[in-house]
Amino acid sequence: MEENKNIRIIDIAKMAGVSIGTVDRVIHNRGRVSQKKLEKVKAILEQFNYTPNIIARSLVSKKSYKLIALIPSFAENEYWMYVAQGITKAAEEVRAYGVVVEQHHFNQYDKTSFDRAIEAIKSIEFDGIVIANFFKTSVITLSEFLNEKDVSYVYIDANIYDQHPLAYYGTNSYDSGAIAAQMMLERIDHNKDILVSKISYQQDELSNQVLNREKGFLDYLQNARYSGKIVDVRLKVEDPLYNFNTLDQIFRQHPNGAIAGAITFNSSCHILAHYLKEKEIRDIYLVGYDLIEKNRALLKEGTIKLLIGQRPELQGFNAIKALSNKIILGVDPERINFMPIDLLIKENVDYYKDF
Amino acid sequence: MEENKNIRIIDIAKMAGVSIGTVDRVIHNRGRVSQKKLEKVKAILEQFNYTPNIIARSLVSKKSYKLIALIPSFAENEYWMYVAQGITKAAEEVRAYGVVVEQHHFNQYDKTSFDRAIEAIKSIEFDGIVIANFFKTSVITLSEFLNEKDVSYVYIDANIYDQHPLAYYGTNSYDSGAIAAQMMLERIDHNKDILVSKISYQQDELSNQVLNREKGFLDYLQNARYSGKIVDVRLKVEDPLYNFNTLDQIFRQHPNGAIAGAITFNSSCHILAHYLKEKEIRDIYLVGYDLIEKNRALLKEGTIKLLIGQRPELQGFNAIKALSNKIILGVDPERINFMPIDLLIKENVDYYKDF
DNA sequence: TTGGAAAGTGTTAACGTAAACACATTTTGA
DNA sequence: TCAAAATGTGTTTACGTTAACACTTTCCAA
Repeated sequence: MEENKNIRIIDIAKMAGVSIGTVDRVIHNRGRVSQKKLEKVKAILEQFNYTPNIIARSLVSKKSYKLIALIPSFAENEYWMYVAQGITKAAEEVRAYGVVVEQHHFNQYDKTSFDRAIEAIKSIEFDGIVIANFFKTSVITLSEFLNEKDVSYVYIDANIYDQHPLAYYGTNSYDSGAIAAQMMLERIDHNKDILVSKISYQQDELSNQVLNREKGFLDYLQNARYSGKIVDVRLKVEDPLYNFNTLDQIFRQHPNGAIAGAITFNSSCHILAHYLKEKEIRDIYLVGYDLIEKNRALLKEGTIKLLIGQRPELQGFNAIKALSNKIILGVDPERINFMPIDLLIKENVDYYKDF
Repeated sequence: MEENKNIRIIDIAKMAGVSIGTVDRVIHNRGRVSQKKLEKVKAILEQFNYTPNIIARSLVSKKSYKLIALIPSFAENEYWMYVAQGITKAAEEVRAYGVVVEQHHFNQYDKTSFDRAIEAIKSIEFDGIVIANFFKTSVITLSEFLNEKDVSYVYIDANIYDQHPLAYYGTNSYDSGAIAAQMMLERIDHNKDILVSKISYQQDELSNQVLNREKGFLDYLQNARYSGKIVDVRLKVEDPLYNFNTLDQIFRQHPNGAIAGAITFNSSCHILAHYLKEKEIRDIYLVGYDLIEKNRALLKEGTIKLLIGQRPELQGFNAIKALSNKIILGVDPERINFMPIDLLIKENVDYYKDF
């Protein structure tokens, strides 16, 4: 296996005593080559470890590939904006290779919206898709459809273990719940109460992500022989007044600092934080997820004590890159790619900007 | 500003009623274009927001660029190996554009070795350099030489504020020391003692990095009205026996758990950890820097309580990318790029693999 | 005023790969 | 047996940019 950086098709052709056309046919397994020449050319390709110049390849190839990113719609500075930024950044890098990325959005609180987006996608031709893994049954149906059509798909945010995406980028949700519990138990009395708040839209079902985090959290508490009470509360994205009153009622039922810790398992921790701030309740160890702007501010001023980050930009970026590397270079990515579980506190949050 | 994805030189030429040669001269400011045509072409370039196809550009350009990375030599799984991995990864990405990266190593504990490497570099032709910012005066001399020759340079690891590198990638050392202090004071009695261990080679001078971290650490303690004693100890990279005896002596002088915390300001925390482990001293909150393999193991088993990470791979990767983007695309990077100050504990360390 | 330099402009080859095309030879089947 | 189909092979064009080159026109100094 001789090392040679820049051996070209024409060099191979000369050495094999054939034309570049023949070498090209061998490289691409297009047939129409005699057994004798085929072997000769293959041997020389092997010997010189020929690798095509991808620059030249993508210049000539007028082929363009379409990738789809199926993610929730988002407002400024919401969680999925950061994922979208990573997607866009990757899209810029791969554009030169003829890869075009198209974002399709859905309402993350509404399964029918997700299903509608899927239907729309089914009628499009595309070469790969990044799926924000929200509604399990829908995602499974879509995955089977894609298997059928032999189109690569990558999950982000959450994984489904008995499916076989090209890759998964996201955290280990269960463990990140356990870490939240560990950090909390280090700071609070083990027999005081913990408020667990779930925030959703109307009576919507919760995402796998949230459910897994909660499981990790509760399991950890149990193993650590936590002896306080878990106080559950369900808040509503669209109804601040309802939230306020509900929380008021809960804190009346648990007076005098009975509640020592509080947690939400998604990025909407700021809702709970605003209540605590308004009521000037300062002695609660409040933990949330995701470094969105609203949370960042409340972390810096001290209402939120800990945020757990999951590298949304990197998830989006890597997912697109994985698909495009698969398509352009034929390179398979790692199947499971857990993102770091970043611990963000007041003091280090300023250094988490674009990651 | 009309949007048009793939406008080509020939399209511009047609619209301006000139040849592609003229458009090319305008784009590259090569002169030899009449005022009238120049304005016309510029207007159209502007209007259609022409961006060159970098694929085609780099295909035609036989030019190759050489970048140098001046970093310490390293053994398997030492800190600088991770930086080198980031450099190598970036090198692979930019190779297709004719950028070649050459690593030059020096002994990080030996200034004369650094100076020798610099002399060697001075006799080479190259287009950009990444400098591991170790010995201040030497780096300043080198920087001035590079300014003279108009060659771009990027600092990593530490910064020098009155110099003007193309960019800096690394942490804010002072703040990362303060964060270490904050985490420690949350766990230990404020009037117990803290062991501050500095580890170097023979009587060598300490790096700016270590000095700044220490300053941030001590300043934080002072502001937080910490009332214990700081116990300083200087260990030696090459002399385990010396280290063992020195520590033994210190712990004899501070018996009965007088020392509640310990910290090293570089990646050699494992030396201290091994002593504590051997002596079965378990009630010390030990903090170190950098997720190298030796530290990882000791963190997982609980001897080290906290590691502060600084994304070595990303530093190396970004530094090379910055230089190559500057050279190939003419794009200037951000000047100061602080890496996140990652908090690594037993529970989340498994998810920090390749970042 | 004139000849050579300078300025202005268009044409073309090159980068390495892909694939259409042209052509020759062999094989197949009625 | 012979035309059509299949196989084997080399040639050429295209991708978009760059830069060398060729050519024409203008300018200036002797």
